[in-house]
Amino acid sequence: MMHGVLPEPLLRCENCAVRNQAVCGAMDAQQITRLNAIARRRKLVAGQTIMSDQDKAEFFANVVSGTVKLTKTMPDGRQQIVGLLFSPDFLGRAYSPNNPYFAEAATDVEICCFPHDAFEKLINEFPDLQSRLFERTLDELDAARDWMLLLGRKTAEEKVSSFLMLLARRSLLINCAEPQTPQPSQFELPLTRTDMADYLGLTIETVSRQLTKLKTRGLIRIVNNRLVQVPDTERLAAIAGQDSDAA
Amino acid sequence: MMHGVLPEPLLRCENCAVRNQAVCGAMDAQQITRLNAIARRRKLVAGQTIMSDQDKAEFFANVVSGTVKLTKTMPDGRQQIVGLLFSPDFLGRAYSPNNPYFAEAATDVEICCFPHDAFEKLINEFPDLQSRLFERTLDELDAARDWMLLLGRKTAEEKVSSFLMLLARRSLLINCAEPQTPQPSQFELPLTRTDMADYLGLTIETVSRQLTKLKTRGLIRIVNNRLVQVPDTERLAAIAGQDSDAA
DNA sequence: CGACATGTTGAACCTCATCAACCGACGTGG
DNA sequence: CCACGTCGGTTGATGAGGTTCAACATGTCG
Repeated sequence: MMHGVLPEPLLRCENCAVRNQAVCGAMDAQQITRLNAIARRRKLVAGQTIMSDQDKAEFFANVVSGTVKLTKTMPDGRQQIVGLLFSPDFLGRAYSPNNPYFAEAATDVEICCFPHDAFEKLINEFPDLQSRLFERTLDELDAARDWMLLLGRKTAEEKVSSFLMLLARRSLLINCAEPQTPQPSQFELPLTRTDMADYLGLTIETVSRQLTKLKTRGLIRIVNNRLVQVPDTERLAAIAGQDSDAA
Repeated sequence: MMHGVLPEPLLRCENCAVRNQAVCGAMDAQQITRLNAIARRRKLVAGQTIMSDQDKAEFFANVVSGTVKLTKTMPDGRQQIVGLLFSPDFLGRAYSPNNPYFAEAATDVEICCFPHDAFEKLINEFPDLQSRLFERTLDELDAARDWMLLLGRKTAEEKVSSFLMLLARRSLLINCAEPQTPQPSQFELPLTRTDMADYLGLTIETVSRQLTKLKTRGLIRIVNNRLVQVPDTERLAAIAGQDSDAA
C-alpha cells in the first residue's frame, strides 16, 4: 500500500483503494475532482464512536477498511447490532440529518468522510451518484430482511453458522473471484463475542458454546480466538440452514 | 368513496385516494398523465399471491388499501414476515427485476400496478420520483432495523405489545392528525394469529397467550378477535419497551 | 346443522438465558 | 520482577421463557 505513507492532501480520490467499488465508482474525472475537494480521510481505533444516534450526523462516509457496526439500544441496555459495514460500504442517510443508529468502529477503521451539505449538493447534481446510493440502500434492506429471518426463526447453532458463512463468503469473494462455495475458507472475526451476541440476538455464553460445538464437530478450526478456518463451507452452509446462495 | 363504482378507465390518477401520499405525490399534471397511462388497478382477496420470490417481478405497485405482507421462508417451512405494507406504501424493487420476497395479500387488498419497464423509464425521466422512492426505501430500512431489535432482544410480551402499538399509532395517525399518544385507540388487526407469530418470531400459542394476558391486565380489549381497543396507549408503549416516539 | 378454519388453553419439554467460577492475556504500578 | 486488576473468553449448574403436542372452544360458511 502506498497510501499509508502519503501526506493527507495527496490521498487523492482517483488513487483510492476502494474507488470503482464505492459510491464514487460511477463518477468521471471531473466529478471525482469535485469529490476530492470535499473528502477527508479519518482513522479510528476499535471502539471509537463514529456517529451517535443522539445528535445529527454531520457527514456521510465510505468505509475504506475495517468493520463498522450499527447498533440500537433499549432504555434498559439491551443491544442489537442492526448492520455491519465492510470495506466499500456507505455510512449515513440522505434526505434526513437524523441518524437513528449508533455507529461505532468494531475494528480499527479507516473511513472517507464527506460533509453533509456539500455531498448532498453533489447528489443533486449527479443522478448517477444518487442511483448508486439507492442501489446500495436496497442491498442493505435485503440484508436487513435476511437478518430478520435469522433473528426471528433460526436456532443458536444456525445463527452462529450463518454469521460464519457470511464472513466465509466475504473472504472467498475478496481473495479469489470464483463464486464456487465448496472451497475451504479462512478469515478474521471482526467482532468480539459480545458483539457477535448482539448481532445474533444471543448471549456471549451461547455464542461461545456454539463455537466450541462447531469446533468439536470439526466444522471449523479456531486458531487465535479471532482467526477461523472453515474446511468445508458447504457443510457449514447446510447447518446454517440456508440455500447455498442465500446470505 | 366514488372510486369503487367508477369503471376502470375513469379511475384516473389525479383522483386517486392515495395521491399526495404515494410516490406519485411529487408529480405535476403532465407527469401524472403519463403515469395514468401505464397504471392499472387490481383487487386481491386475502391470501392471494402478489409476487413470488421464485420468478421476476413484472411490475411495481402502490398499496391503495389493505395490508400486504412480505415473507421469507426456509427450506423446512419456517417463515418470517420481513415487512408489512399499508396504504400509501410502495411494492417492488428498482434496478433489479429479482424480488427476494414473497408478497401476499394479508387482508383484501387494492393495489395500483405499473409495468416494470415503463415505470423505470419514468423514474429516469423524473428525478423527483426517484428521490421519493429512495426516501421511502430509507424509511423501510429504518423500520426493518427497528424490527431487528424487536426480534433479537425483546420478550414475547414486548413483541406483542410493540405490534399493537404499531397499529395503534397508525390508527391515531390516520384518524386525527394530532401526534399526542396518551389517547385511547381502536383498530382492526390486519393479521391472523399465525401471521402475527410469523411477524414477531413467535408461535401462535405464545401470541394468543400474551394477548389474553394483556386483556386480563386491562391493557387492551378484544372485541371481535380482530377489533382491538387500547384504552391507554402510553401504558402499552411502556410495556412494549420503547421510548414513546420509537416505532 | 355440521364441517373446517381459526383461536385458546393446558401440560410437558427444551433451548437458551442467567448466575457464577475460572482461565489466559495484557498492562500497570509497587 | 511479580502482584494486581481488567478484559475477553470458556465452561458448568440451574431455571425461566417459549416451544411443542394435544385437546378444546369459537366462529364462519356452506
